[in-house]
Amino acid sequence: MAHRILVVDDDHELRETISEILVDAGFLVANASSGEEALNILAGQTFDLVLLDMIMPGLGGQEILPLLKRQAPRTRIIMITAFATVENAVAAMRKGADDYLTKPFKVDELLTTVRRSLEEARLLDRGLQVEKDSTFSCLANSIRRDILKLIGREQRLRFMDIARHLDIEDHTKMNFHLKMLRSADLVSQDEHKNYVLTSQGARILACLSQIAKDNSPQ
Amino acid sequence: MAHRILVVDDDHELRETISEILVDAGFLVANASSGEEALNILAGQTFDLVLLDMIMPGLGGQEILPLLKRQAPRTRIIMITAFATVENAVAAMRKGADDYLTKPFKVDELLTTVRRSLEEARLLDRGLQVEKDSTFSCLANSIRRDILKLIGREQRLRFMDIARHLDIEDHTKMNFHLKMLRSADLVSQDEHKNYVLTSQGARILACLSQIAKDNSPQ
DNA sequence: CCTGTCTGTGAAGAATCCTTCACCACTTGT
DNA sequence: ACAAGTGGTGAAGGATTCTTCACAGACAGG
Repeated sequence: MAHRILVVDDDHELRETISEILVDAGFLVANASSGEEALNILAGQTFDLVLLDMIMPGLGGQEILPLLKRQAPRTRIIMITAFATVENAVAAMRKGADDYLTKPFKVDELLTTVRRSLEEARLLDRGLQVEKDSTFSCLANSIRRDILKLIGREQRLRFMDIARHLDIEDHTKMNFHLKMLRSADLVSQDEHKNYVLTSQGARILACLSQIAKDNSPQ
Repeated sequence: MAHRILVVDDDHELRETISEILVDAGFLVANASSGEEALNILAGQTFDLVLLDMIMPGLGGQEILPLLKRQAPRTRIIMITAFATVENAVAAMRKGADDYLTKPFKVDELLTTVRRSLEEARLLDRGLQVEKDSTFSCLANSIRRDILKLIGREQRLRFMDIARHLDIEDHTKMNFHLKMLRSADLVSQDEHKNYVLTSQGARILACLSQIAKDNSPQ
């Protein structure tokens, strides 16, 4: 699915140039000629990335940036500045921009900056997802669900007690599953090495029993 | 974990003999000398299997059986009858016994019957679990979660529309995941081959978004 | 001190799960 | 009729996950 990009610039000609380059590169592009218009458009739909001119009549990039970040925190923002100065760059980044371009820029420069920024976003998203993935893949295994239920019932249990309760002879197998549960932050160990549920683990367990309950009347 | 077995017989000597055999075979054994005592014990703890003499003074096996089945439906019950008659066997099975032994029996006979019955219970339990396992292993994969969420949002979708929405080029890959979702009974197809959520799928989706919500504020 | 139990690690292989490819029948539009 | 798109199967290989085995430090009890 093509990425959606919003170009915000009061300079009509530059805006059109940028749009054309991006459209040719296969992106879905929308234009805004002022900060106010940009905010309106962003209220109605989401974009993956916004190219934002720092200096515009009315609301400039500097002013919109924090508003924009609050409204759509996951949208990437690339500032466009007239001059490459350290102050400009620092100011932009500090306000929440993810990258910046200095005018004038070449076609390649624009595209690589945009693509790199989108790629970073993707990696970041995936990073956030890792947590959820590990949660669900933990639940995929019935041994781990049993461990979770057991700890939920008994509150706190030693390693070998879990093994005995669940009739698991090979303790390294247990260890494997416990490690997964720990890394998914569903269980943890207290100061005496007892295994206990984390708050996340308790929530999941509630959810789990809810699903099981729904299921049982066939 | 060793299986727990309750031996119910008014004949003291036979009871002790059976107990000894079972204990030696590694089971955890408890004794009851009457039907009433058996019911008392069963009220306090659960057993994997009950060996029940058909004919006893007071409450006999015939009378206890239905009570016992209601109180602990997952406990296996083996009736002990004095004579091997078709009537005895049929009567016992019809009332809910899982197997039966005829007096007198050899050590091996007792043990194989007990072990076979426990094994059957295990398989039966696993059969019940299959449903839940497929549900959770479906959720383990992020593509399938995405499909579920997408269908939840759009209500009904054609095969290729799902592929396009999720930017999946290889439709056979999609098919693989859809097949898993179907076999877990989380999605199904309506008369026009649109994919829709099943009621189970809708429940799971609600659960899923609940977990995601809990997760997001880190 | 020695022995046994507890709680681990790391590596190798088995079992599952996922992706990809080649192919096919069916519908739809032209 | 024929091309393009849809929805599907089966088999092969790659990637992950799970189990098992060999080993080892810590610690408690005799």
